[in-house]
Amino acid sequence: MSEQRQVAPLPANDRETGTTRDDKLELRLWLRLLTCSNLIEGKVRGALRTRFDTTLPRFDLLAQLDRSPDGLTMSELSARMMVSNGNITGLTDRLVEEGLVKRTPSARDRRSSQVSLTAAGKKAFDAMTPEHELWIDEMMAGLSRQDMQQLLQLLGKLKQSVHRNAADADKGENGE
Amino acid sequence: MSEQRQVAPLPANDRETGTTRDDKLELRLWLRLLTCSNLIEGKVRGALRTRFDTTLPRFDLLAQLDRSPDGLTMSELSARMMVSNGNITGLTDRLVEEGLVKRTPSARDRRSSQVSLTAAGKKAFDAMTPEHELWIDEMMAGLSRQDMQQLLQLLGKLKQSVHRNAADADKGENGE
DNA sequence: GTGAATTATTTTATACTTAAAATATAATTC
DNA sequence: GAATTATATTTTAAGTATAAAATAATTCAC
Repeated sequence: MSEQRQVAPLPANDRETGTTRDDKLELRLWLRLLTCSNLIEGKVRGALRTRFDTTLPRFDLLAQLDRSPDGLTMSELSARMMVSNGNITGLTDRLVEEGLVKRTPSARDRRSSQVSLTAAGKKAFDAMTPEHELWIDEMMAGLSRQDMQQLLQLLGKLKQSVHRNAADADKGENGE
Repeated sequence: MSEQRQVAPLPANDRETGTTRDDKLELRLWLRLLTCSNLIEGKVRGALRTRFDTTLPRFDLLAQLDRSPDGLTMSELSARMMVSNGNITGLTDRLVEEGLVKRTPSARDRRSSQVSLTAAGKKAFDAMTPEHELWIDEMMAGLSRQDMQQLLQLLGKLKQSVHRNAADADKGENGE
């Protein structure tokens, strides 16, 4: 706090240095991050719909399962997708209904079950993923290899920072 | 498509250079971006609820209006918040009901109206925004000033890239 | 080993979100 | 100026999302 100016608020552009001022840098960073995220998410969502008549959350769930051939529990899915547990219930129900996913009751723990891809689910996912990758590649085509490396590194740092400096219950993670 | 290995799949870590391989760099970047976004969003959402008993979309709408003292049309709100127009209708309805926002029919165009903060809305927003800013600052405390500048710049580049290289209907933007 | 905590999941109620269709008004074209 | 086209918003139907309460099964402590 207290980046307050003493005198009159300066314009956000400093004529002396030609650089942008640091005022509320964190907030601007967060908004830009959100914009990028929304932008990409929107494109992917639209493309998934027009090309494969499916939705982003479904695709995400399939992607998680594809990475874990042995299946995942509902809680694991919830943690990795960073959504509430109740959400996973409904999402899984729909995918089971579509025949893309199956629930296998756990042998040792009668509370939980492993969720995994069916053959049809695997097939559907494999049909989508190359195009999905292409969309992402296209959207990032304006960045150099080095830009991406650097961005990846800085976002890693941000992720750590958020984890450390927001002392409350953390859900699990995504994969990145 | 066809990033398939011919032979045995290499480890993602290149022993020669000590650097991480570039394989699917775009995808990893996207996933990490999404993780950061979800992480921050989750914290803010939770904090808004516990501290002010409100939600992120409501806060966002108020924030947009706060930046535009003359008010915004539904379409402008939709573009800036990067959500569907139908979404704004419901959100605005709820905020009107809470007395934080008002609709003023446009004089020249009977289809549209200006949405703006009521006195109560302005007051409520002003009460929330300092804390909100603090949360963001805290979460980013692990980044140096320079990290943030660089991140902001790279995300700007990414934003441009997405706009250019995804030839379909674009919505408007956020502010950053 | 019984009761208290813990964990895994589902249910509930409500809010948010989208895409697409519908409505209503405005602008353009001929 | 009537017909077409475009724009601004709302409605609709379905899906996604949350937080909190409810269920059910496991584990821990005694």
